[in-house]
Amino acid sequence: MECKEIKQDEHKKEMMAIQDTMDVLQGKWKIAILTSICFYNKRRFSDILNDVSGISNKMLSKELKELEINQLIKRTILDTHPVTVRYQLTEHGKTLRTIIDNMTDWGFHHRKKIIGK
Amino acid sequence: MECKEIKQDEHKKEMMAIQDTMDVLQGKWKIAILTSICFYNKRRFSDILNDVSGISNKMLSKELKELEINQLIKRTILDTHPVTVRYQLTEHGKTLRTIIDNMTDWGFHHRKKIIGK
DNA sequence: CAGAATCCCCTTGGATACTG
DNA sequence: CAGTATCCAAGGGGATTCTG
Repeated sequence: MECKEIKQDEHKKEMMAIQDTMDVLQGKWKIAILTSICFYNKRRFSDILNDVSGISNKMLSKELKELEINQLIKRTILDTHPVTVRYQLTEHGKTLRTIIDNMTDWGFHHRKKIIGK
Repeated sequence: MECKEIKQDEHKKEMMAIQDTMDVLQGKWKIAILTSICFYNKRRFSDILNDVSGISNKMLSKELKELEINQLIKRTILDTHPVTVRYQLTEHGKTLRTIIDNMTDWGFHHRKKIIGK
């Protein structure tokens, strides 16, 4: 019936939205990297390398590039010796904060429920 | 200073929580699959195959297994001919609803901001 | 319908070494 | 410090076919 089909269409739109989000956030490390930058506000390459346990510099470099292309983070080369680079969230990137916070909360919740016991 | 170190530790905990969440939700399709099941409440294998555009039955099968192991979804074999299988979120899986909704919203937002124009 | 099984390509991503 | 370059292995994942 008409009502059902409209519902179907709405879900399709939502499925597409999810896919759009996933396109940007995909990759083993993207969320973790964003989280690091988000929590500390400004973060340098080597800091992130430390925050995200297990990541290699090659992967970090690659993921940062993609995040920059998607306009979620901003890269600034600082005039120091040796060179340091500062990463920050863009205004658009900051809109991910809600998702990051929710995922953090859920991680705690999940650990309590499943892992921790 | 002490204050700073405490802050550092808190962030480490949060980074760990994010990693825990990502461990469970990782994979190209997991979120999309959960979204499909979540929106429709009950969903059959072939339905999900249709909802998640691009996924193959092999991948769907694999991801569903992992989601079941992580206790996010429940699998029920229905007594029909031919056999159909119903997937639903568990109570624990339903706690992901917030994240799913946020990601849906963000997808719309992102499309408006970046993709659509 | 709901998968399991095969085949096979191509990406992901780790380890290591090197550069400005 | 912030990457780049290279090598290489594991497995992610598509297409197709088969089964109960």
